[in-house]
Amino acid sequence: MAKRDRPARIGISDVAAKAGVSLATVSRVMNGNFRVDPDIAARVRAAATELKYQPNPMGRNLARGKTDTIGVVVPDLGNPTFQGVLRGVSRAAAHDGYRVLIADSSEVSSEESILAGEARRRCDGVVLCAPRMGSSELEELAPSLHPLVLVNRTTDAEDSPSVMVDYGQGIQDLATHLADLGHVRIAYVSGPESSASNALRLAGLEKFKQGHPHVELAILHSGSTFEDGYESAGDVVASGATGILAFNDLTAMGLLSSLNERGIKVPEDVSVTGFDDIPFAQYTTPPLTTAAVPITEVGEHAWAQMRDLLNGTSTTESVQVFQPHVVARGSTGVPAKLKASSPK
Amino acid sequence: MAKRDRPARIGISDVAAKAGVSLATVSRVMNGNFRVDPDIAARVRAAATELKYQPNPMGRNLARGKTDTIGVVVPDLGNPTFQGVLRGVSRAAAHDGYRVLIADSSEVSSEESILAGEARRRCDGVVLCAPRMGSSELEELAPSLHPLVLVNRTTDAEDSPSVMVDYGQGIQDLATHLADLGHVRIAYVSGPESSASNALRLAGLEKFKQGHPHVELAILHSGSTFEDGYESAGDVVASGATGILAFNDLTAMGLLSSLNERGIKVPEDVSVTGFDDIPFAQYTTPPLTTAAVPITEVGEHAWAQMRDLLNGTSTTESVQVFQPHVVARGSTGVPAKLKASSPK
DNA sequence: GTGAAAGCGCTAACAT
DNA sequence: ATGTTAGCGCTTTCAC
Repeated sequence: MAKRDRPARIGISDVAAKAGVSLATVSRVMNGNFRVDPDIAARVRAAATELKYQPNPMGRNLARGKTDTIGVVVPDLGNPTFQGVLRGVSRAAAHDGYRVLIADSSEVSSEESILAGEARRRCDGVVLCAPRMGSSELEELAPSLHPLVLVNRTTDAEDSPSVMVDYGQGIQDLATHLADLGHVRIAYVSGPESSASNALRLAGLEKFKQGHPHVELAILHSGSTFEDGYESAGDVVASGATGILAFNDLTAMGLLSSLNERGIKVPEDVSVTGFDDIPFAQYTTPPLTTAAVPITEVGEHAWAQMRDLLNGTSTTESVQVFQPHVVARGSTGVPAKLKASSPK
Repeated sequence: MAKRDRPARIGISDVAAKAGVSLATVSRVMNGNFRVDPDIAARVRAAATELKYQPNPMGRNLARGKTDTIGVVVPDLGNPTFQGVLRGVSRAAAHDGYRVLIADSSEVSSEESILAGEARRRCDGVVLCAPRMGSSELEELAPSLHPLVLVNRTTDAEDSPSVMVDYGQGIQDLATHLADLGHVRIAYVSGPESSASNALRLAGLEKFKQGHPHVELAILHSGSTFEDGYESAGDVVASGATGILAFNDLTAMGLLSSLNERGIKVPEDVSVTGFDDIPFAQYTTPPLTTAAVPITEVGEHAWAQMRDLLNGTSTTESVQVFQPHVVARGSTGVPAKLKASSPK
């Protein structure tokens, strides 16, 4: 017999006994489901209150086959972007009575699949942020994760909805902003090669080039962190570009910092743009021109998609796209030579 | 009969059948617990692999009375401080095979107790960040949350360990930094009145006053956000102080922003300090002098405390204190009048 | 070392 | 409308 000695919390049967009803009735009352005689319901509730009864979620989960919890897997809890989606998902889910389990892969992408699978088993579904995962790996993983909502990437496998940010359009808008200012030598300091959103930006820039044949566009290689941006300064200077499109705000800030140390003035000597509009982008020196991404909304919509999946309420659109919008601040301006020749 | 029609995942009994052993044996093998005949163990593992068996945590949780999950309740997932502790807890806990469930009270402190209780029922313990909760409410709540680890506050109730940051010492160090620079009129732009860490700072400043009788110290009232800092600028200017101690980096940044708009130079006209050394403090204009708090470590240690509680491994110290250290950057300097009279 | 079986605390089908 | 009871999937005693 498996009579373990546990702290003996008070359970549904205690309430049933105290109220003089069956377990089922207590369960019904607690779940507010079926019509229970008001008098009995009151008696049950009184007993529950008196005993300070708190339903045990574990029993409930097992019996119902669900946990009212969803997992959110992110590659880095220190990254403002993922913090934003986590926050959005968490709040929106809480509003519907769901909780969020976090799984931070700490940038160790080899663990990502395992982590996601683990999260899925403990939860009713998972919201996956895995910008670097190979698409074949994702495609293979996706079915086992269903219900699955993807953030900033898509997959052919299964019916896994996505919430996307149109990085391609955003970078085009930023490049256009620079071109409109008069920059003819532009450099894109690209993010991680394996990043899905980097590929989107690259594709966007390809389109930009077609619309602006007179602009010389160089592609430099870097990463996604502040440090990566800082270290890219050498290449940036060497490129001779006057307009720099950084991968994101973090790298833009790193670049700004290094440029400043080198005595290169922004935006007098070079203009710099970021991407994301993280909370601190407006406090850099100079304030960063960037493409604002409504990242919390992205998280909220990821939850909305998940909820529809959970409810079987299929959405019309299975991939939602958010448009970033350019926020022009102090880090971009008319290139020096132009300013001299065209004193406005 | 309760034969629900669920997706029929493959369970332990399938493995048992395939391997030709009992459920108990499979369980033992899966948990690597008892000595099982190596041959049998291998057979079981083979069967499990072949069937792609994944133990169902719900059943496991119910049977073991634990979830291998801890809850982290924070008042605001958008605040860098709480993001830091969440990150620390999450990584450290993951290292020990635990997951974290987040509960964001969205600054609605009336919900905090309920949220914490809910989290506790779903998890094996909770790490509570509730800087504004009244101490009597906390004391009342604490026992029901055990095992409980508190961040940045203590309670008399029960054996609930705490991980603290010595805000009192930190603010004293900052004030001393200002005094050493020559500031004799200092103002503290205080945080929320109900904030525990604000009280700590206030107490620290009291000590500072005793050691620096010649310094005039004004206390202004504000809050904890960027906006609060921004709006405090009027009071700050009116105070006539040359050295300003902001509640934290966020309010300092807000203040810096407003001061800049008013044409007041930092640090030439007034010096400003923050608190926390959030990731972006070094990128403000000018870079912010602040007291660096190892916030991720705080989270890591909160987990360590929790683990000890869970294991029954009592720690020697039940309240750990982290010391902030002053990081002098560009936002503080010698006050103007002094500079004029003592051209160094 | 292995198996049989009794729960863990709850929900839901079925019967009344 | 309420009670009875069979599980949900797993762990763990207890007996072999």
